[in-house]
Amino acid sequence: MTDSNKLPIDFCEETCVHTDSIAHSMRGMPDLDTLFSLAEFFKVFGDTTRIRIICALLEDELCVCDLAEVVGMGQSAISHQLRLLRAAHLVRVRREGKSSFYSLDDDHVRLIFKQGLNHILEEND
Amino acid sequence: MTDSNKLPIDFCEETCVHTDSIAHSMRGMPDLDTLFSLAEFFKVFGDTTRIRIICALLEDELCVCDLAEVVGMGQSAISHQLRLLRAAHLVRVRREGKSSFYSLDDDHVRLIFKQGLNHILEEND
DNA sequence: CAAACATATGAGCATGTGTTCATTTGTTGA
DNA sequence: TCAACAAATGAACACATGCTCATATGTTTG
Repeated sequence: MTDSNKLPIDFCEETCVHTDSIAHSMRGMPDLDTLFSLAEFFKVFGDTTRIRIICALLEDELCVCDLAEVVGMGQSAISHQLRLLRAAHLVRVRREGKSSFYSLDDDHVRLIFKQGLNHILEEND
Repeated sequence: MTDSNKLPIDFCEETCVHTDSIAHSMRGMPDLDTLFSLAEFFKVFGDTTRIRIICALLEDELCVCDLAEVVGMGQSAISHQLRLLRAAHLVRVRREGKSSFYSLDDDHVRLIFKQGLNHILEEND
């Protein structure tokens, strides 16, 4: 059942590597930079405080101190996290007087959030 | 333009809280446990090594040492990460002789990966 | 301009996370 | 049953992350 017959004679020296499978897996794989960015992107979703901020912004914009209230955390903590969310293009700011109103940057964010939520909810069946 | 006329007289004491917005934002929000699980779920995607593993498994199953080869990392490191991926139900194992073959657990994983990838790729326009 | 308020940011610290190294567990074949 | 190989796991260490506290920036209003 093995596909060792396809391999050149002087290959497959010691380890169990399946050259074909490896080659196939690597074909069309995005470059390292892209995968790194992708991981960075998901990392932003991977924190309870940030997820709660994103969740709070699903329908409407909110100012920083409102977010602090909703999430139940200090203004500074929220502000720090908003910085990361901004850097990752997950939220945008609109300044109005003394307040900064934050909202989700695009529908991709909403989509991924809901996709993930579905996954979680289905798991507990 | 403010909606302060809607507020009860003895409210809005010192901070800038917009009671209505806060209430609206909190309505229908998933409970804390769910949001925590969601963050944990995304956290798994938020690492370059794990993303590369997921990416390598997009089309076909691979054994541990193949994955190590594709990702260019030691067997132990891969094994540790696979443990996390298993715990998060992102991959499944199939044992065959000395080897363990890993594959993505369901299409949700593929979907979220691709959704994220789209987001990244669109950003650089 | 000064006071009050909303937000942003820097430093410091405790806690998490990912890798490596060494070792163990599990499986096959002589 | 023992040697060889694949995979899993534990310990240790370096580094990243998220919070708090203090302070700075920016904006409005008296």
